[in-house]
Amino acid sequence: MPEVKSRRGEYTEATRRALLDAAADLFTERGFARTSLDDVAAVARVTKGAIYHHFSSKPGLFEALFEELERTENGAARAAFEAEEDPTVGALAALDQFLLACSEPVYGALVFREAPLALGWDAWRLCEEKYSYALLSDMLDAMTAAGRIPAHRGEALTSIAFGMLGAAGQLLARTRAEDRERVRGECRAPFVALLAGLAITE
Amino acid sequence: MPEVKSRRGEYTEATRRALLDAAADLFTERGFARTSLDDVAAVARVTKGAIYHHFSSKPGLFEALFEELERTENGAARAAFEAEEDPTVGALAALDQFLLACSEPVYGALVFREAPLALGWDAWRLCEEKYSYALLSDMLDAMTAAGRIPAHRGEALTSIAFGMLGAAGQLLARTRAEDRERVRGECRAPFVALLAGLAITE
DNA sequence: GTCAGTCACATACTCCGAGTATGTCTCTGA
DNA sequence: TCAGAGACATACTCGGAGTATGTGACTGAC
Repeated sequence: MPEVKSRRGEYTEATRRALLDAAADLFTERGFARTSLDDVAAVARVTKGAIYHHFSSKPGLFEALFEELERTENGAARAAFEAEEDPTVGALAALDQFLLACSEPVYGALVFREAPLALGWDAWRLCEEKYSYALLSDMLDAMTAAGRIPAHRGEALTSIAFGMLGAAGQLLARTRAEDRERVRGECRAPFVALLAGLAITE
Repeated sequence: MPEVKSRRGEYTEATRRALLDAAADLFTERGFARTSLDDVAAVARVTKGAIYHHFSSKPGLFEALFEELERTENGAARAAFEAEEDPTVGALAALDQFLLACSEPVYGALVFREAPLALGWDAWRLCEEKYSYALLSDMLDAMTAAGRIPAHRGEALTSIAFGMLGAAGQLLARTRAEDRERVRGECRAPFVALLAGLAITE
């Protein structure tokens, strides 16, 4: 039976949240490299000891943030994909959801701008294997199965399409709020064109 | 009249070269973040003082390397583009030249894998404004002028296509030598598809 | 009720590496 | 020949990540 968490447990969860929130703010504004752990601790009104109690390292803190963001945002994109019968339609729906998420100030900035700098390319890719990269791969598989994409595509298409997503995410993350809607539209075009081109390239 | 450089000048140019070569090796193998300037100096058989005499900082050293690489490799790609009459044919020729350059062990690893980590996204983009990014932009302009691409494209297409180049470059940089030729072929397909898709998307 | 043990941090430290300040030797030009 | 500058080497500072240790609060066993 799920007994209420002890008072102690509540408090520690509160500081963990405070640390994640502070890190999200600072990493988004100043960037990962230019924020020290002392800064994060100060904003969360604790000390560095608290950080190393809850997280393994500075990249570890970032990764926890990353996981949290991807779990919700990428889940929404996957839901948008799976809601559609046609994989191409679903992929474009997921793309729209993705572009929308990147328009929100934190997601794109952290997951596609800061993450490679904070974790390095390999670790980043490894993290993404569970989220955006996996979703992209699944969508391409579904489109292949539906005959919308040449059957014998290699790993390159997935990597390159993922690069497109990253570029779009970064672009939106640095776009002023008033221009984001227009830029989202412009970002959509290359993906549509790519799918159209793949459909006629056998 | 271009008098011979003094003995002094020859020596200093030699150490500068040794530093750049050592940095190229270490940055390629261990990565920018995991190599200290003392390491670079040791391989070049000098000390850190020599580095700061020739370069402004650690990113400054990297940037000098970057410029040197792009000057030659990107020049070849641009030449390949300009040698063709048809802009689409020229763009694909430049792409092939680019993919070939990224198959060589240093170029792709430094310019597309390490550079964003070493310089940060903004500074990297600023450096690339003179080279790959500029070439890409010029090629898209030429194709637009030739009616191969919708006229009112925004900045997004350039950014996203540049993201594709980066992804392809990184992929080739981490591909084993024996697989590179096959992967180059796979990398070509998405670009061809994109251009084909843009041509029919008005 | 108390006491051992553990959790959730705070405090105080180490260590590494980028950047700086300064010294030294050599070459050059007046 | 001597003043100056160029080309480094040496010795330092300093910031920040990571570590070791201390401490108070809570909890669970007896």
